[in-house]
Amino acid sequence: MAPAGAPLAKRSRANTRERLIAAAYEVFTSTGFQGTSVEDLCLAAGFTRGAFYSNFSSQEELFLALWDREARRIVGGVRALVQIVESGQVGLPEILDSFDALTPRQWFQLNTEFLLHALRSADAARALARHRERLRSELATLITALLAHDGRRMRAGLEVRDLTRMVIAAHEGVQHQSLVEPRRTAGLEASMLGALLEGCTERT
Amino acid sequence: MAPAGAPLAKRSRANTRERLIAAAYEVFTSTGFQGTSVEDLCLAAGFTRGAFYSNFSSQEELFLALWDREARRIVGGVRALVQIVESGQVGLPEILDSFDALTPRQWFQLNTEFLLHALRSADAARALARHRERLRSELATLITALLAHDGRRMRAGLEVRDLTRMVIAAHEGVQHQSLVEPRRTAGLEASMLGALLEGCTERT
DNA sequence: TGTACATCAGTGAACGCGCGTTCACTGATGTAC
DNA sequence: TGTACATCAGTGAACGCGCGTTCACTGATGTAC
Repeated sequence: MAPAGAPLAKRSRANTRERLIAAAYEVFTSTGFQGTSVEDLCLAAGFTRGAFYSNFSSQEELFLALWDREARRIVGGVRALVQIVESGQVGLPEILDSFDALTPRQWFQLNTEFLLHALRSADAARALARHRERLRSELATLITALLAHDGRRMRAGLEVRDLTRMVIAAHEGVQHQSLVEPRRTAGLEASMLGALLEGCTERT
Repeated sequence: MAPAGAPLAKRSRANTRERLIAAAYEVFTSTGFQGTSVEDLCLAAGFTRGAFYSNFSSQEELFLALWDREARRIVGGVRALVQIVESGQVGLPEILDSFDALTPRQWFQLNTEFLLHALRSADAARALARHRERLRSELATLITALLAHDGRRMRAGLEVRDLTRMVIAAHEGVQHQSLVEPRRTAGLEASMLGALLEGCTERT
């Protein structure tokens, strides 16, 4: 659907692509990638199927574009958090909240669909692996900064790299749980990170 | 496909259902629930589509039957592990191996598809919630037994129930990672559980 | 054990809808003078 | 600024395939005597 209120943008391929991608975000979230038809997307975006095929060669290409846009947004967001921590202004709790805001349930849903898709598409698998590497790298920097900020260091035998993977697993594991039981996971991630910190690091 | 070698079982609905479910396990794993057609399933099972519809009312019903079978198998497996630990014979590392063997990557894949499906189907959502409750309950018993076996207790302010949720999140988070990057997650779950134990419990 | 019949499971052809994909077209936008 | 033309984006009708679903049937299995 075109943004209400805002004046209709002029015809342009960029604008059409954008509207199709925005519609896909909604539609894929509610119907799933495999469960939606090109027609569904076009209805939601306010175009005909012809317009779709003049902008994307397939639904998969659109999914990749959408996923990629969101993935970049998240990596960028984490990079911004690093700046904030390095400037020394805030600590773990605030950062955790910001990180959660960066990765809403819709993203986890999309990303999970994308993961399943990637098991069958080499292109998607490559994109996913590259994204996760970047994200891990940003998160490692963020965690290093947080440890410095809180006056902690890794216990002997453990690297920040290991803790980073644990933090990611904890985050994704909790999101997985909260998709099924949204009410009962309040605070779970925070206490889990607390336990991981306790188990992996010590006061300087 | 009918089991080679073994003599063809007599015609019976139970047998046909069984073969269709077994085929679905393979096919759903490789093509996804939404990505496979009734025809695909029937080809793999060696039946015609008519046979399918005389046994299941829809592909969704088959998926539910398949998922339910596996879910029961896993809860049963965990229950068996509790017996083993309570008999005092083995500790954490062996149990962890057995638990991993119970939940192979295919199960995680199926379960993830099922989770996405459950977001759109009340029946599936109910089944999933019930399963997770049972699993949590068995795991809590298992963890209690393991703590006793290892001479540890929960730190003040933490319950076994909390640790159980953390263990599940860790397990699912690691499986999520290992679907994308199978080679790089070796040992991650073990060290994560170690850190969680360290962070949540103490020697008696 | 053999025969005649009843029941039941699976077959495969047929139907028709939904949907992906194409393409000749229309009318909006950009450009040159 | 206005006009004439070129280009380009999106339209919507048309095509045809794949697939879900049904159902009259066949032949396998079970039962009674």
